[in-house]
Amino acid sequence: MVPNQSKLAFSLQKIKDLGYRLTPQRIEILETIIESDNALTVQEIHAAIKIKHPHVSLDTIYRNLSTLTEAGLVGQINLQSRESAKFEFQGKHHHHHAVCLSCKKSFCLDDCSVSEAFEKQMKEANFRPVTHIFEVYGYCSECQESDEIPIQAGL
Amino acid sequence: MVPNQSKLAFSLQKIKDLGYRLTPQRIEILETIIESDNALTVQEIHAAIKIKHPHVSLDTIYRNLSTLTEAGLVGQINLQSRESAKFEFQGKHHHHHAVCLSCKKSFCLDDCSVSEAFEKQMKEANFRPVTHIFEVYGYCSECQESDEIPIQAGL
DNA sequence: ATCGGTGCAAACCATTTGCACGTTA
DNA sequence: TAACGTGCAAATGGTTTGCACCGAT
Repeated sequence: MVPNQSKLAFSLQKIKDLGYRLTPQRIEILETIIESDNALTVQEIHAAIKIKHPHVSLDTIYRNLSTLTEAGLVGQINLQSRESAKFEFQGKHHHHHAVCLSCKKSFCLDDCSVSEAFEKQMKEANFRPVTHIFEVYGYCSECQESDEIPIQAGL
Repeated sequence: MVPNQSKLAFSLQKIKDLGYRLTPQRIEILETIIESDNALTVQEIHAAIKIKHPHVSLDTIYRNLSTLTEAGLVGQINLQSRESAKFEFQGKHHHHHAVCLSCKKSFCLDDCSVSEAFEKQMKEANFRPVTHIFEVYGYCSECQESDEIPIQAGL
């Protein structure tokens, strides 16, 4: 497991390399995401940062999240619902997530082997793939135990 | 291939069975989606219906799309971008799509075999899957020929 | 000294909602 | 005739944008 310090160092370097500037806000956002065990919503990131730096605005979070995503340092989770979209630090290891419909936590899946089955079809159709998304939605072990599984609005 | 008439009949029955009412608007929307070769945006559906029935409002499209999705008769495509989300008739055959980043058309992929690799992980983590999403983004054969491939904002 | 980044406030805009009326079952 | 569904208009709210100032390089 790569320690958080090296993740940060790597990120700062990448930001520089891409010609972006290193602002305190940007670094703070990055640190917040790296330190967090779970993926965070925009609001959660904002809240976390406001504790130390009350002046940082929500716009800045949005703008930086977008910048950091472009830079490939941050990835978005829970594409299904706009309300509970979350962001996590993007390691180099390509992977996907399982998202709990009850507690909204996300769980990393080991690898990505989804493409294999589709490679052939892509070639046949002469479709040139660039990216893909894959996410599983369901109920995590905790939520299966504790709650009755709630009725979900049309997913 | 199931003819459109039988798709419609099946759909109307299902709507009844679920206790929803059969309104002209609802039927019209359903027909529009069934007749279309491609998946349609909300706006496109609205436009198509307004030709025959100018009074049908956009709200009704939204409300019915939501109802029909709950009923499992309609599925959403292109989850990545909220602007170009599209809807198609949901056959019984579970499948996914490839979406062209240039022309925004969507192409059906044969089957869904993505889950296999993840089944084991799910069991181990005691995560109970309910649904999943999978979509490929790239460039279709036409767009590869005709255009220079445009620069895409951070996907 | 630039020009990118930030904060503030205002704009945006797709989608949702309240309400009264029309329709289905 | 009792809900449900629709149309209209207004509200909503997360996200984006314009602008002037600040600060990293």
